[in-house]
Amino acid sequence: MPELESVIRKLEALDHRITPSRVAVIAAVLAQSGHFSVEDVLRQARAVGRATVFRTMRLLTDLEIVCRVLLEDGSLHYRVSRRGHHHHLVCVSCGNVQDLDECAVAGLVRELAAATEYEIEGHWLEFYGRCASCRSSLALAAKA
Amino acid sequence: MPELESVIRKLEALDHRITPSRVAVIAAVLAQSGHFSVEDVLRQARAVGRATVFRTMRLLTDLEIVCRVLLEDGSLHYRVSRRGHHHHLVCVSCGNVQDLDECAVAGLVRELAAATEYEIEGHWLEFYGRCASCRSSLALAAKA
DNA sequence: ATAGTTATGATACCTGGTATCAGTGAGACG
DNA sequence: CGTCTCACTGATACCAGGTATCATAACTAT
Ligand SMILES: [Mn+2]
Ligand SMILES: [Mn+2]
Ligand SMILES: [Zn+2]
Ligand SMILES: [Zn+2]
Repeated sequence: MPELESVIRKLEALDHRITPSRVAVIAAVLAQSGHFSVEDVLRQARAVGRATVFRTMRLLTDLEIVCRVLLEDGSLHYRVSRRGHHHHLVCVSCGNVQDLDECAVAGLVRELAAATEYEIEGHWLEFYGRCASCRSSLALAAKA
Repeated sequence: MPELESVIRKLEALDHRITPSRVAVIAAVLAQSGHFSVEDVLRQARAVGRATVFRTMRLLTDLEIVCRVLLEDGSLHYRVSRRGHHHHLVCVSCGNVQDLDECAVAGLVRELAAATEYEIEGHWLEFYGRCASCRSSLALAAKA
């Protein structure tokens, strides 16, 4: 869980300017729990212009401060990233997100590259389901 | 590669009405080669209303006549489907799409379900890369 | 032919994101 | 410090892709 300070130092190191707007966006992002949309950030950093929020989110994505979470309906959310490359398991009922420890398809990528002569440079992988607690409340509701 | 006739029969069997607009959209879809956007279909079925084209695409997706192809930038394309559930390898340079024979994560889904107590009901998996021919033309360009 | 339901499409609207560009201020350097 | 410069900002307008509404049309079972 990165701190505001360390994110700022990372930006500095890469010759990005530290502006009040950027700091506000980063603070808003770090304050989120779970996954969030750009609108959520906008709401918490009202003084910052819409375009700047989007620009800053791209920056944070490029720096791997946040990771993108693709929801089942195709909408894009973000999440403060703890590790490097990884994937998600999203509860479609409560929205809870599990980070999956390792990239499950790294081996497959190698196989595919050999089999297809493609040079593979990326992939999307997200899982959707119902977490244990959502399932049990569903079961209760069915009985009632 | 389904025929117009067989798609129509499938709709009839499920009590959907056969209308000129639907037929026009289906014909336009079946005429596409490779993957295509809804706009592509709209362009080839000008007489059909925008909303109806979107509605029909959803129908065709639900019936597994077409599959959805998620591009690297997050935009959603479609493709006439040859099989049931499968995934794609997309060339980010020329747009060529390879259907992958089997679902590479089916086993993983079972493992995840056991490990996390989630009931897993879906996933997104798409690969991006450069096909052999795009790589070789890239190499030529670099030399020149 | 009629009825009853389904489908249509014009329109307005919405979400999420980008292009533009005049104005500002961060920070390097003296 | 002062000042120069360039990266950054944010208002605005715009765009893409998709949905809600609802009066009208038309498919199909009878
Ligand atoms: Mn993550
Ligand atoms: Mn496919
Ligand atoms: Zn849940
Ligand atoms: Zn290619």
